[in-house]
Amino acid sequence: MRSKKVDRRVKYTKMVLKNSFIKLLEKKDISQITIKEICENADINRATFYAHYNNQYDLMEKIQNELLENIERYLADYTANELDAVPVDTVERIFEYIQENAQLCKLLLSERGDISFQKRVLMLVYEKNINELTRNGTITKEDAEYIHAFMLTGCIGVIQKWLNDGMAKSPRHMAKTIIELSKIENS
Amino acid sequence: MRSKKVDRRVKYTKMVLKNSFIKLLEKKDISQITIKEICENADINRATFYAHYNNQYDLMEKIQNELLENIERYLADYTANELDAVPVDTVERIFEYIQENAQLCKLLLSERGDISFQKRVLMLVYEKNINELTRNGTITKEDAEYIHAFMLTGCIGVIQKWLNDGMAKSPRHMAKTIIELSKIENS
DNA sequence: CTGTTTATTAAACATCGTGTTGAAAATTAA
DNA sequence: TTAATTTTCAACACGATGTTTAATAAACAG
Repeated sequence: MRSKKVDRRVKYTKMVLKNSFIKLLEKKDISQITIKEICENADINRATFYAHYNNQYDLMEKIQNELLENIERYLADYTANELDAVPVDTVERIFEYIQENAQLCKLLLSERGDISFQKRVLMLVYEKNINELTRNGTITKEDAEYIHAFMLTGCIGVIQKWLNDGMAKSPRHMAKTIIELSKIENS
Repeated sequence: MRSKKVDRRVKYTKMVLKNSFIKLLEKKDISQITIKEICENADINRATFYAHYNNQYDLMEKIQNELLENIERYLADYTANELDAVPVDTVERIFEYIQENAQLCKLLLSERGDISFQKRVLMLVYEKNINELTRNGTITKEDAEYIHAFMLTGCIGVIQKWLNDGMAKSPRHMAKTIIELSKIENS
């Protein structure tokens, strides 16, 4: 897949830069995080930062893409092993993954995070389930799109609340809740 | 309510600064809008900007608060006149207001906007209707909160889609759609 | 209309982050 | 060990920031 000839130095540089950036993101908004700051905390020369990223937002995008890829791989591993995958199980896996990477997910999915990224995460699930929605001929395509928008963003709100509440409920319980909330629309 | 002794000069300054800022917001993200830029477009001295606002984000917050106050006043005027207000009508009024202020709303409610503000807008409606949700004893308080989160953010998604689609459907139709989507949960 | 108050302006200032550069030093891979 | 690559260091010009002063302009109350 990917050429694995990555210099150890590059690996290290990217790692500490990412960690430093995330640590700063917990304290303040991305807009007021300076590149100088990121580099000082990471003990990396500023010129080296520019060798890899254009700015904070570029770094953020790379981190987001990485997370998305991980979730996709996580889901792919699962569906490959268990062939009788049920929607509830898929959603449960998503919640499990979020729970395991709570620190980063809380930042990226929080109310401060950016909405378009959050939708990308949810799309992973819905792309596989959206067809069921329009299968009933009773709903027009336009209505279906609004229902889709409603459910997608609705799920994001549920996930945010779950994260803010310290993930008290189990992934299984959350999966059932979300499935239930999304399902009823078909009636 | 408020002392109306506002100097005309201050009024003008704030107006042109706001307009300049909004015009810039249509082109780029708030994080890459400079104060110098805002002032140059508005033909206002930079020192004057600092006499009223701390930075772009402060200005943004003031604009958001103003919009929220306007919506509240808009709704208050309505419910004061017509005593037999129905939920559908209230929601319809919201959509009407958004339609009338589409330029600004599209910016503040878009995917680039910040989520917490969007929720504040929706709270205006739900605060008056949320009680009905928990009235049926069948739902636990915890579940009700998740349903609430789901519906709140779900509505935001619908509004965003509506704005992005050029507000093709009528406010009335959108109000019905949202009420329908939110209502079913009670069953 | 007039005198007083208040807001805006212009200019200057130190400060800081930015993005880039070229050569030296350090580390890696082979 | 050697050659290639990456990181570092120092320096640079540049532009935005936030603050301050005195001068100017406009609004206000009477």
